[in-house]
Order: sequence, then C-alpha cells, then structure tokens
Amino acid sequence: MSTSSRFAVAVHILTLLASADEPLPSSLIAGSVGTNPALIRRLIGVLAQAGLVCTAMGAAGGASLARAANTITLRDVFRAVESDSVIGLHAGAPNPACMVGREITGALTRITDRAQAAMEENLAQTTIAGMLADVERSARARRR
Amino acid sequence: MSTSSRFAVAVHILTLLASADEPLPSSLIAGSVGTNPALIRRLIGVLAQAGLVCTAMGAAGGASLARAANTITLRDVFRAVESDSVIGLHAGAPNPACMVGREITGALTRITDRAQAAMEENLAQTTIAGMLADVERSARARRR
DNA sequence: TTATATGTAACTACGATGGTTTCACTTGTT
DNA sequence: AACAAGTGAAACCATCGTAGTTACATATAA
Repeated sequence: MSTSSRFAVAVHILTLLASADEPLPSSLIAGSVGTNPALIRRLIGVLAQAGLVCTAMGAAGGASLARAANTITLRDVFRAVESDSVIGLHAGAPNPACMVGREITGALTRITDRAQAAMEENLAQTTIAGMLADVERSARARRR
Repeated sequence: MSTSSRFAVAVHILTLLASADEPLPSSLIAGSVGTNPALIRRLIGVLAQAGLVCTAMGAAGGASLARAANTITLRDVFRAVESDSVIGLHAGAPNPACMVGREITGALTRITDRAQAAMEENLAQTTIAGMLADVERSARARRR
C-alpha cells in the first residue's frame, strides 16, 4: 500500500504558490488540484504549522510561501504532512518466548529507519523551486 | 501513513524459516508472529509466488526457504509483498487547464520513483541471512 | 485410516482517507 | 456601516484496505 495523497497535493499547492506573487485563496488552489476548498485548507493548516506557508484571513486573503521556494525541500514537505514511517512494523507485538519474535522488531526498526532516511535524503535533493522549474520546462516542451 | 505490516511479517517469517532446518507449519509461525495461521498462509502464498519459499502439503508439511538465506534481500521481500509505490500520487487527476495541474504528476512521478529506488537500494543491502545474524547477535547480547 | 497440514473462500471489525456541508469569524472595499 | 470574499474548524459520511477469524475441501506422511 502507499501513503496518502497528502504529500502529492502538498507539493502541488506549494508549487502553485511558488508560481504566484500574491496570496492564493483555497478555492483557486482547489480548482487546480481538483478537489474542494475545505480539504485544501486542512492541508494548508498543516503546512502552516510546519512553517512552510503563511495565510491571511479576510478578503484578498489566502496562502503564500513563508520561505523562499529554493529553501523548501521535498523532505521538508514530506515530514510536514506524513507523520508515520513509510514502512510499517507488526500490528501487535510478536511472541517474546521466541528468539526471532523477541528480537525481530529491534532489527527491523534499524533497517526501516535506515531505508527511510535514504529515501528522505533523496527527497531533500529537490526543492519547490526545482519542482516549479521542472513543471515550466515540461510545459515548454509540450508546447513545442 | 505507513505501509501495511505485511513486509514486517514477511521478514519475520523468512527469518524464522532461515533458522529452521525443516519445514515449519503455519500454526508454529503464527505463534511466533502473534496472529493466526490463515493469515500466515495467505502471506506465505504471496512469498511462494515470488519464489522465496516453497510449501509442502499434508502431515509434516509446511514452508521452507526456496533459496539460500544469503541470496534473499529485503528488497526481494519488499517487492514481493508491497505492490504499490510507497509515496502516493493524487487521488484524482489534477486540472489540465492549469499549467501546474497539467505537469505536476509527471514531475512528481520522476521524484517519487527516484526516492523509492533509493529506499529499495538500501533494503537490498540486507539479506535474510543478515537479519538472522542480527537477531542472534541481539539475543546473545541480551543474555549477557 | 488417521492425524496433520495447506489452500482458499467468505465474512466481520476497524481505522484512515477523501469528500462535503456548515457556520463563526476576519478583513478589504465601497 | 454594509457587503463580499476569505479563513478556520467542526461534524459528518462513504469508501477502501487491512487484519482477524471461521470453515471446509484437499493432500500426505505415518
């Protein structure tokens, strides 16, 4: 199974904000993502708590990037919206009367932590600015 | 969110099989994992399809490793039991009328594929034999 | 022949996710 | 001052995947 779509939508939102020079309302963002404004606001709340975006209430309000787009890595985004580790462990504790059951969780945790760190290290190599550049490059290529 | 516990349980099963020199019945494995035999048999079916274990029916039957424990990497196990990519994309297609909406999925796919490859590369560095050695080392250390 | 297994289908319970509606509150504009 | 355009947050619902469980047909060693 895969993680939720929150990461994908969060990157979408941030890339959109990076391409704008004024606060964008949740309704506009929802139009681009293809969902409804309340959902976007929920996710933006998480991103705001993580210090990635800031919001303005009232008319002409909306969300904008809290930092420069080239200082926000996809790892930052991932950690903001995805709390658990991507590789799950046992649902219940294994049998402590068995050697493998007793020691497997510790051994597995070491492995999965390392694997996830490798993945996040990879995500850290891309920023929101990079994503926007990538999107613009693709759009140019498609137009030709 | 995280993946299912299938990977963790599968590694548990395989480590257990690596420590045995005869076929183990699902009931015994279930006792070590802390769940019920039918669940174990379901998972073993997947591992058998992937060519990691083989099973024998009837009395004195059970599951055993199909290959040497030092030739089964955790990446093999991961791919056998976890079909989807770990990082999900959008639930529905974004709005193609918006540049970001139109291009973000392609850009994201490139990123997430690379990130998952990095994670799997990391998992490939450990084998079931390594897991068993790790478990045995931990058990020795605990006894002291 | 019997005990011990697997393989598989069917069903339930539960939690996370995405989606939706609604309402109080804030703020720029006229 | 009134209004329009926003956010923030709560309360739901539907859906889906997972884990768990039971049951039974089938296979096989002793």
